[in-house]
Amino acid sequence: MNCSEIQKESLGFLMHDATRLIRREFERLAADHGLTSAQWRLLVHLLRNGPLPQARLAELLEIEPISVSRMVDRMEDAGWVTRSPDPNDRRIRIVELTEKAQEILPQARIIADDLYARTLSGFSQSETEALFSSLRRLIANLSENDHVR
Amino acid sequence: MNCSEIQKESLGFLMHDATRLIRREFERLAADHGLTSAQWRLLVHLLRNGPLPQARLAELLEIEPISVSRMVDRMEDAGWVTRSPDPNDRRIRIVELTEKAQEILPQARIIADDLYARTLSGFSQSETEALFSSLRRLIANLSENDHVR
DNA sequence: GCGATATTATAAGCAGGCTTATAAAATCAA
DNA sequence: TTGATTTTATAAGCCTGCTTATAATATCGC
Repeated sequence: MNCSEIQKESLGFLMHDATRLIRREFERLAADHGLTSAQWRLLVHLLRNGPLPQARLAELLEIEPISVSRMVDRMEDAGWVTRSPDPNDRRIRIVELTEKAQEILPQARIIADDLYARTLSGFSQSETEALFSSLRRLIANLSENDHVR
Repeated sequence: MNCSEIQKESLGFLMHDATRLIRREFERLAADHGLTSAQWRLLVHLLRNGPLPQARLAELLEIEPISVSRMVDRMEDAGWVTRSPDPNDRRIRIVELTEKAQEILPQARIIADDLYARTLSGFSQSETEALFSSLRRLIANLSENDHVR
């Protein structure tokens, strides 16, 4: 196993390439609806948790609050979400799905499921489970470091 | 297996999260050297292939030529690479590693190897091989679609 | 040779991540 | 109560990807 093989096959490169391909393909398939994959992620969290302050969205998405702020700017303009003031805390703005978003989410769900099926075509049930389990362990390993840091 | 479980565990979300954590951690560790992970990737391709036209770099990195163009702008300013004209084709600008880049690459290699070891801590040899194999198959599945498209 | 087509690099402008800094409001301690 | 600290949102500006468009140069067919 020489140096160039290590690099070609390095975990970071493989993960980067695979993730880029999945994102690209999702965005190609969902382009008609004007949804990017980051926006899809944000909408899913709102669907699952109901209306949320931006700070809570940032925690769930594990991105910085400022990134949420600007994404919500664009998504509000595009009619996916609304922002309304919290009656109890004037710092907070509650983000909520619009009707338009609620209508599109099931279609995006179908697109994503089809994409994942194609991505994992040829994988046995146990291979798929092993991959998911490995990814979860990998995430856990790196999240631990956060605490130590 | 209800809907929210599917979404929480969806392949795209897991891949996205794992890749983001790896990239973040690499950039934190390499921050002292002023290397981003995208720049590291570009340098590795130059190390392995020698001086290259930007269009060749774009193919290897699988990104658009314009993205390479602006990355090389910044990396040239930062002293990682030089651009020189091709004597046979005046459209082409050859990108080449500077001495500074050649000195830093072994250190970045060490950082990356340490990071990957931590990321895969607790994985057996066969689990690691299964993960790599799955990622390669996943990439192959999605690359096939490129051709059909 | 010359005209149509390819290739190479880049500009402009958008999306989504980041850091650092600021302002407003809430909360906690004394 | 008042002063310090924390929380929430956002501005400014950077990096890395994208699409679309342009200019310069090579190349291919006739």
